[in-house]
Amino acid sequence: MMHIMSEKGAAGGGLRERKKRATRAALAEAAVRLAAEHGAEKVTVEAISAAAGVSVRTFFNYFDTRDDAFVVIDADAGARIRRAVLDAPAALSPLEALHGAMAAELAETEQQHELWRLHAQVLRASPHLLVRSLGAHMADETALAEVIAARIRSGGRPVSESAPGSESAPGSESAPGSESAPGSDEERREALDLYPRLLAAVASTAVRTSVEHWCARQEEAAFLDVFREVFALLAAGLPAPHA
Amino acid sequence: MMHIMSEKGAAGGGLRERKKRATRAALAEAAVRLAAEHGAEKVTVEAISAAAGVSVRTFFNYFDTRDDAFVVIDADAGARIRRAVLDAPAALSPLEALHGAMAAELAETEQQHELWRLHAQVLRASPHLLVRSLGAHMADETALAEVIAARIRSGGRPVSESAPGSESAPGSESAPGSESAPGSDEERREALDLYPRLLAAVASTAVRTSVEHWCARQEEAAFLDVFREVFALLAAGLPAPHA
DNA sequence: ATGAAAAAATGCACGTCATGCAAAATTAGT
DNA sequence: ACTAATTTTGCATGACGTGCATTTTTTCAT
Repeated sequence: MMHIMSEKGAAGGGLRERKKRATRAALAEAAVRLAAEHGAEKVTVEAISAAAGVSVRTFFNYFDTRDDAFVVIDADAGARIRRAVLDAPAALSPLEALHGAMAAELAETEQQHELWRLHAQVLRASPHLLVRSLGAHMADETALAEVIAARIRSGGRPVSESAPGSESAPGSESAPGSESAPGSDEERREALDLYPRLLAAVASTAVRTSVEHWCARQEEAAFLDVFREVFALLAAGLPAPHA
Repeated sequence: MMHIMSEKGAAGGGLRERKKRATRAALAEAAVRLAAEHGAEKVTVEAISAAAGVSVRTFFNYFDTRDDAFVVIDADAGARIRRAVLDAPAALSPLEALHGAMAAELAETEQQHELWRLHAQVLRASPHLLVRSLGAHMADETALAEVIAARIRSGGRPVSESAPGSESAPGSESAPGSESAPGSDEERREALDLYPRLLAAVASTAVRTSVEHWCARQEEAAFLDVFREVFALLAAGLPAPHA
């Protein structure tokens, strides 16, 4: 049971942490594989737990809901994207920086054909799970918005940012100066609060739409090309195409 | 029980249809009111059913999931928006047409302060439901995308529209031998398929972001102004604001 | 108006999901 | 090796969600 693990992400120090990550990954992988074979709705928590070599109760110790096991495949992808946004060249606009960061992440994810493929297949088979997947992305959205806000405030200069991906102390995300910056102009402050939110949300939507479009016309075009096209449309202000 | 109903939307002819809508609305309203009072997680299906004056089994006859009762407050808002998009003046760009249609719908919704307020409060209290709400919007998204595509094809002229929500399924129009032919024609067809999808998805996102921002800085600005600002940013291509 | 057909509401049984609690097993630190 | 902290596990319990047969309500034709 759960011998070989990807050892992905930060190879944690403690043995305890490693085991926790291992069981979590084992559960998620078992869930996806079983769902790909028998259909997501026919896979019980008992089956997943058995395949991962743990008890049913332990499953619910790691996931709040049965569906979460199918959805949360890479827990710290969001952290990598945030780091990439902060490290992006100052010359890039926020939209371009986001595009680059997400494209890089998606390119990496695409390389692990096997599981990613199965995962997409499972989500496609039951739209119910696609929604939850989107919800998982939404959780990262506010954190991403704060990073975007920080980048804008700093004028694009690389932000040192204290411990970007560390989940060691959950609870208070301690974003850099989230409530200071009393703008002189009321409208500007309003915009500065609204813009990062909107940008983060739209970027998530861009990912989802690209995936959907790519799934519909599969193999007809490279995924990253679709993704690029989407960001081009966004940057152009979504102009009306001529029929 | 369930005496007075809003009689909103298409006042259906048959008595049967009316009663169905009535019980559905009664269940949704009961769910929201109870959730607003006791918290969504503490409200059982039994309580909702009792408050609406129907059996538990009937509840599941109307909603697939308990959470759906909190989320789906107006079932045919999507249909009204689609109709409005089709009826919009030809001079408007797709983005503007969507903005207008959604703004009109939201303005109407906002007038029923009471329930809308409670609904927002419930969703805010448990982000779990916010996700499902977003999912409900997603269901309408493809239908909306098809309407947008129709509007673009027709060049903006009023489309007589044969039941936008119906399943016409024009999917298999792809000509055989589409392998080669890498002309600009191909790219244009690709774009025409991608654009409506993206526009529908972004519009949904705009609604969500506006609501979130408006909830955060409540009463500080009118909701429709926030909504207008969001569409202005989108139309401008999400340019970087100057810090 | 009356009876038959169609649609909806209901009751019941059953399996799965999800949580709380306390005991057993595993790991960390000394 | 011993103790404390953390994790895993089993058991009990309540709620969710579905299938099926039955009863009630609505529609329609006569």
